[in-house]
Amino acid sequence: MAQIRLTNTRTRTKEDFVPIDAGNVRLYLCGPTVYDRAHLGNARPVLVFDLLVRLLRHVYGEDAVTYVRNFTDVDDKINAEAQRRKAAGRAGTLEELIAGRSDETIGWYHKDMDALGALRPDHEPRATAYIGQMIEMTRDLIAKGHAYEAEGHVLFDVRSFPDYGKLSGRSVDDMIAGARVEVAPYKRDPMDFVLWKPSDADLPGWDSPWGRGRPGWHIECSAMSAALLGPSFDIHGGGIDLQFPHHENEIAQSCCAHPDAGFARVWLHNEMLQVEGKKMSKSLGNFFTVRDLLDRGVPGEVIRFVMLSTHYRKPMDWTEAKAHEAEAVLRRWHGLVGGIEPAASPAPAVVGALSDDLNSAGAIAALHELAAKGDGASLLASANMLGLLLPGMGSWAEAGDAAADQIAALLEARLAARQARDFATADAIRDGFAAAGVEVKDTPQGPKWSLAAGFDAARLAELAKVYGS
RNA sequence: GGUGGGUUGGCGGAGAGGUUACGCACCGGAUUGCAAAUCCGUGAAGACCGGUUCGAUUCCGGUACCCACCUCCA
Repeated sequence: MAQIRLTNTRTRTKEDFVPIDAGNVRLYLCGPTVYDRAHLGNARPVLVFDLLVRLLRHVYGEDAVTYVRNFTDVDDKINAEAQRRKAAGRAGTLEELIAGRSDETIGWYHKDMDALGALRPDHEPRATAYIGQMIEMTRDLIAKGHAYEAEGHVLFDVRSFPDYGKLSGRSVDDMIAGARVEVAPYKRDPMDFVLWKPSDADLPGWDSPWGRGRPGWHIECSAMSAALLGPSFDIHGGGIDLQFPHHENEIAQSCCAHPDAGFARVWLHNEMLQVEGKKMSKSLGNFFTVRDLLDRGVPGEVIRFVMLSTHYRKPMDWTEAKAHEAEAVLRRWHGLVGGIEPAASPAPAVVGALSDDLNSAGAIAALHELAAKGDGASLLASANMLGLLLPGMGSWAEAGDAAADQIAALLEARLAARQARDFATADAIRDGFAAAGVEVKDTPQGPKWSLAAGFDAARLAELAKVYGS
């Protein structure tokens, strides 16, 4: 059995991964707030965890992993969108419009992540389905002296938890010194954060011991992870931007509510995504969603490949050049494994690289070596472990029947021209293929073709009209 | 200001205290009507300064630059 090693943010070291229960390895990933389409950056933690889950299933068994990823559907932006719809005359109560907006967004999210080859988690809890548990946990924290009520809010008392700040390496005093937030007057300490806050009449709310209100963001994940995975589990992940305050606050809540449990053993944080060397932001105009890319014809498999070609703990730069390179590699590999059955198990070099703190770039290098050796069966089985070259995934790399017929006719015309030593016509067809994105290789067994990056069906059809009699 | 991360060949991007990463591109050869593809092969790196060491790109310290978080953006 391969020994998995993971960099634990909590200890800041790479550690041997030892599950609490090897028969049930439990993971929690902070999921999206479902107010809009997932942008490209949202895909990174999903793909990192997808890779981790595939590796854990390989090592511990298909049924030995429980993967939870939540949907945050209590949020101001969802409310705002629902209120906008109501103002625009949409039918239904505000609650129904909010649920409708969430349902719609979750549907998009599933479609987009499916397109990237990401496995659905075993549980995808929605925050609104766990309000009771959140209220209960909040009540418990008050009873244990870690939270207090003030002006309809319930606040967590950070001074009651000596380890507060340990995950992110900050002291409470440092944070106060650097804080740029205005401090609500009812807070005992500027760093105290909300567990429960009152809701206006025109916003969704739930009855609680502290009046009608709604949960704070951080308590959602603490309550849902406890409900589905128990008070202690193996791995908790998310983007590095969540390390503080979200994960810090989760630890404070969960460890104070369950003092002996220890909460998550290993914390995994992925670095951020950039676009052409810059942070992706609406103001820079380089903001785009996963759906934007898919609609532009960038296959999900290509997006996945590009994401996995950078180690998860390094900032990753999305560039057009990388997408093109990935597409070319995947086309070649699809051609190499066509009609081949996968080997019984992935190559040790690939499993080894992944086991070493999810070294996906190293694993891809090992795939290149398998491809260079022409070992299609091992390449296929190994690529599958990375969620690449999976059945049905390569349809983007295949030509339709019409294109295939046109190419066949053109190849025949070119052969005839060459035999007649009409090299001008033969070369014109060849140049036409290149312009249309069809790659032709002349082998001793005759010409072989495949589609290259930027295949253009319209140009091919035009070419066929001219030469393909 | 505080905290964390990064800086590897033309580009992307890993590992390892001493031996080829890998991919793309480039160059040479084979092949070809000429090409492409393919095959074979060559070259090319470790921000800067110091320290430890027989030996460091790899460990330690410092400097510079870049990035992120500290503001419910993954």
